[in-house]
Amino acid sequence: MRFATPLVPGRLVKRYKRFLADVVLDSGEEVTAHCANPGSMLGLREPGARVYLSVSDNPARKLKYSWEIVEADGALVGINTAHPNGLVEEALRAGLIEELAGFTGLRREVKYGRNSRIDILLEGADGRPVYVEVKNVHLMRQAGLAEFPDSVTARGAKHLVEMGDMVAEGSRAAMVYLVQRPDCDRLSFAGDLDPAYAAAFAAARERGVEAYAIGCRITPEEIIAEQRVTLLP
DNA sequence: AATACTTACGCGAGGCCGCT
DNA sequence: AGCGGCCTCGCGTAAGTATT
Repeated sequence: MRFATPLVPGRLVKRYKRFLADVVLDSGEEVTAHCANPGSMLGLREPGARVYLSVSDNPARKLKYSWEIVEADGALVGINTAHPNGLVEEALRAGLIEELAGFTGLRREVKYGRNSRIDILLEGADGRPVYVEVKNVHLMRQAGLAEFPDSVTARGAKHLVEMGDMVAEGSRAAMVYLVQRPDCDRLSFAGDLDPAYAAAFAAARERGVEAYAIGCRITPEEIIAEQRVTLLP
């Protein structure tokens, strides 16, 4: 995914009210940017951190800038939670996840179950539907190890149950954890931050839910999911 | 019984996207 | 063009527990 226009560099002043972040641009101008990530962003909101903002010319927007990337632990980390679905779609079409390759159709945001939506629905090579749920990951507390989630997520646990239900109905279901940073080659679950999620994941695996993790190459010009990340047991 | 404290819930925040 | 879901936490309120 290429950014439509070059990103604007600056330094984070503070992130507040979950959707807002004040940033001092390198030009010296201080602006309020939209933070498209309502999560806790543990370790990614240090004041003074190098950040990159995209610029929108959409007149309907209240905030012209969107926070896209932050530098942490010497790496560029993508924080915009609007991107993961598209990045995973690109990766699937590129065949990065061999286990899901060969599909004959791909649709986004398809309704299923009761009032739920699946991020991506594939029409598998064998004709079976494949429900793909995308999760954004950006927490790293020790070098090379990505962790999910970065806070308690009851909704995430619910998704795992629903994915298990789809397997029970005869479909395939796959969690795809998109690590929006280049410096992790392993992913595990942060049992200390959300023990319930780790347990729900184990239960879903028992029911036949598949799980894959991929990492990204990130520059101020583009973000591309291009490497597999090992999912630790 | 009245107050203090803790936990549990629902809602709302800005913007995007898909659907009608 | 407009709506509704989604991203997920923090706030306020409500309910629950504990202390006086």
